[in-house]
Amino acid sequence: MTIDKTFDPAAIEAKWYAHWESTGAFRPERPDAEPYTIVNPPPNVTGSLHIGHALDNTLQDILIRHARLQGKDALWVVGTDHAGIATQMVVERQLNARQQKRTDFTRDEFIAKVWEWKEESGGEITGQLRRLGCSMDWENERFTMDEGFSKAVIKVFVELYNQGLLYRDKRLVNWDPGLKTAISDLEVETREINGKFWHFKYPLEDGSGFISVATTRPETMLADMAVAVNPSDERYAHLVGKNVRLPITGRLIPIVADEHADPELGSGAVKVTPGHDFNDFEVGKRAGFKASEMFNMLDGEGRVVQTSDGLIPQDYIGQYRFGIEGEPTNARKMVVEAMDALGFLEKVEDRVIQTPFGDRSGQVIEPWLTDQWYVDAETLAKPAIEAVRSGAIDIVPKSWEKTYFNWMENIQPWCVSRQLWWGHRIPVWYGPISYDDDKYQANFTSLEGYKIFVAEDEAEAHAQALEFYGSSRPIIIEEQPLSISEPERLVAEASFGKAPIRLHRDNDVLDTWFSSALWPFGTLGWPDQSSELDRHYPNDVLVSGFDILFFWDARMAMQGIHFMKEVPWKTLYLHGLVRAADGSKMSKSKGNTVDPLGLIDQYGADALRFFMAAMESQGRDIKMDESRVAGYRNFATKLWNAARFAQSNGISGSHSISAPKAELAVNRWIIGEVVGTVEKLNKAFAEFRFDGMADVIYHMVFDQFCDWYLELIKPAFVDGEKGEMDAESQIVAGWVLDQILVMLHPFMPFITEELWHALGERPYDIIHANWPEPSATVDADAVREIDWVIDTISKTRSFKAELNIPPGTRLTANIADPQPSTIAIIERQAAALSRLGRIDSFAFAPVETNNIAQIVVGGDTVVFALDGIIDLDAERSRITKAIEAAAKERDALAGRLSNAAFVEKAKPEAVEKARADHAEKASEAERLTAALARLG
RNA sequence: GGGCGUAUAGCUCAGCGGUAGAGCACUGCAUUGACAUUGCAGGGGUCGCAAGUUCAAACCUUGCUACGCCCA
Repeated sequence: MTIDKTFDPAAIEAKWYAHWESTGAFRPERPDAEPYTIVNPPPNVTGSLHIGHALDNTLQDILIRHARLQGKDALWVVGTDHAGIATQMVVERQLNARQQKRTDFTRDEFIAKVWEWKEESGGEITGQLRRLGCSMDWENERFTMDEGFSKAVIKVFVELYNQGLLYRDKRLVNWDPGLKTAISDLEVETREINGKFWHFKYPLEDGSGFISVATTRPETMLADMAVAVNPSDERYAHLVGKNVRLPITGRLIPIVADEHADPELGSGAVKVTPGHDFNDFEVGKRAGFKASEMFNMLDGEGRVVQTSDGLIPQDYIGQYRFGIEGEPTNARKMVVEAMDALGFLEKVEDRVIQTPFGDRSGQVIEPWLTDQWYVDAETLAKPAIEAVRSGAIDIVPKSWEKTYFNWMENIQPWCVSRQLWWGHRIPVWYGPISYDDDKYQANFTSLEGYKIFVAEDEAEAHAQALEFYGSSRPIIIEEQPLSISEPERLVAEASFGKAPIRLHRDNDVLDTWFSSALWPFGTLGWPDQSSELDRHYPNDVLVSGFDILFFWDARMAMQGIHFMKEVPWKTLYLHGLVRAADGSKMSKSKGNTVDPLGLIDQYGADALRFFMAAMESQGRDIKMDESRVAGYRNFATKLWNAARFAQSNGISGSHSISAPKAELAVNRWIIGEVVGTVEKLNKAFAEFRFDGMADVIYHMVFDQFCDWYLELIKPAFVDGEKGEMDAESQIVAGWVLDQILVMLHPFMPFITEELWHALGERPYDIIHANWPEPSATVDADAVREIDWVIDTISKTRSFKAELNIPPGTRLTANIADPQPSTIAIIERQAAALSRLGRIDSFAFAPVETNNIAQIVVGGDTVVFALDGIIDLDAERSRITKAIEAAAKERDALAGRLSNAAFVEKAKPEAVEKARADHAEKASEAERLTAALARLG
């Protein structure tokens, strides 16, 4: 197959991807091979490929393709995440566009709509990952809500509950009034906003005066339960134990002593609202309030509701907590105005306030007192910390360990329940604490009065209930307690003569990260014991952005170790973010995102991938630099043209895996270069230095192979006729090109597969080729010979350019005192020296003229007679510069060697090298000085 | 407030004890012959600042400055 003149990435990308996928190339049967496993961070099913995915997946694909080339049973697990909030929001937005809302439907109806959306529009990103060339195991594509995975999620919930590591608790949560769900600490983003600091006077109950408090949240005074002062604060010591008559509500609240009050801040006294502030919650507990007694004054959307003491004036009820668009007034405004009118507003200051926002909704988070499910993260974190300390998990780069430890050691209980419909529904059923009490039909804001059944399915919940309640009454599991149809109830009562016991299931779903934490084993069949699970757990590497270290990586470590008794992966590789060209974070709202698919369209997937690898150095973010992507497209074109050149010179794919026998120095030299490249590449792979890998292979292809090797073996044109390439070079070049293609394949899969096949009939695709073994050796004689040739040609070109001698000018060279080895080299390399150096011949005698240009190569002075074309002044200054350069190095080395301390204390090899370098530089300077003298 | 990272050529980045490199950009030259998405040659850096350790520091230590991120 003749290689096309132009390299068109788009044409080959689609072709080879389809070929690989349809032939099952991504997961060949290799039952006896060493397994190698990576699980892909499941992208949101709503997602589309952004530049960060391109980086993350390119790195993984490089590792997987490399392992596959090494003959391993390489498995790259792929799937998508149901992404609870994100997906529910997408579908809700669609409904809104049709003037509908989620609550127009039953839960089941809505969930059916989400599934429908998922089938139709979900998973766009999986097609985009294919465009990037990712060689995932699509045949076993997973979804975090597929049947098997859901089973794993439920099992984990039940087991953690039974082990006491998961519990229901009433405490303050981060409540997102926009999404109307609890979220975890990690989903809260603290931002600084310009706010105000209101100073209020609270009258003492006994009428003896006032106590001043300052607050950034005046509206919450409707639920104040105390005023706190610091116990060491003498100004207030006499007030502790007295009561305050709270304005507006008239509630009587105590003045308490608590360390939380900062004497330096404001008046030193603070209002305490345990139901709407995390610090105040703790103060309230210390003051003796039970969580169940703490006042709640807001509903799920942030509107005022009556507190349990009924003291909030009616006109406040239903007001939003603070200003929202389109609302004429709000609780904050009303409270401030009322306090002002009462003469209790002392002053208002401007102040920068640390304010929590929901990372998805952008709403101000409200600390809200609810019952939620929590995972005892502290207990689970301990072995996960130990795993990193012991080296069972190797975090690369190591600098992230400290961040990991710091977070894990201070980890808080993880709130895992979400008030959403889309997700893994919590497998908990509630029933009456006893069958005489049916108050359980009230809302579920309290634990009291309910019996909890945690079970893997309804049947088991039923069985547990039967055991608990006995069989004297029927037990009915209801979707909603009040929705039971009358006929059913009649039937039940008719049958048993008594009212049934009603259970109903928890309405909430689990945090999406609760399920994705199980990805490394849930995707391999767990809880069933499969051979896949056996072989591929622990995974080898996890590649992720550091931004999900806590969200995902740490939780995988915790769950994996807890349930599998082994770490989920041996190495955790963390990479940075891809930033915009100016270094700012890319975001849709800023409009500075770069679409990886656009880059693929423009430069090809191979170029984008190579860019990602080349830019990925450890511990640093990547700044987008499109010119470099273009540069790597040029690199691919270069390779393409090199292959065309090879093809037109009778070079084809090699039949040999080991290096062919070679006599010619140039061939022995390039074989050595391949060996060196493989060794360097292997080292870079072992160290996860993606930039190093890219650098090594780039220079091998561009410099050694294209710029020198192909030029050196290129047949000459004689009388306008192109000569034949010698057979040995054809064979060696074919082998070298094959090694290059294989080594480059993980980085540039498409072009390498195309050229692999274009260059010959192959028994297998390159995706299944063999990674080169550095079995051949570097031939020192060949290196010396080719170095001499390259150096001579380079220096000849160089002096011509500097002396304004047209590069095409053909010259003869004289070496008056050649080393014997040089004569032999020149004999063997005459053709190359002529073609590339434009040196027609060498004479081993002094030249007759003083109009000369001279270069020093190795230990030889090569002299070119240039009567009529040389500018001697220019040559003098050129040589003078060269002398200066050589002398400078010589003198520096001499200085070092004359320092007794250096010779005595430095490593012997450093001294040895300094001596050798000094001798070389001294000789070079000497020869150049002699050359200058010859010019007269 | 605590922690982490970064500061090297105009730009984007390697190098992390033996005296500075790459890509892009720039300058000059070249070209029937794989490749203008090219080739050859070249210019360009007191490696943020200061002190210390060392025979030797861009690299190690300390401090400072600037920028970025994370946690509170």
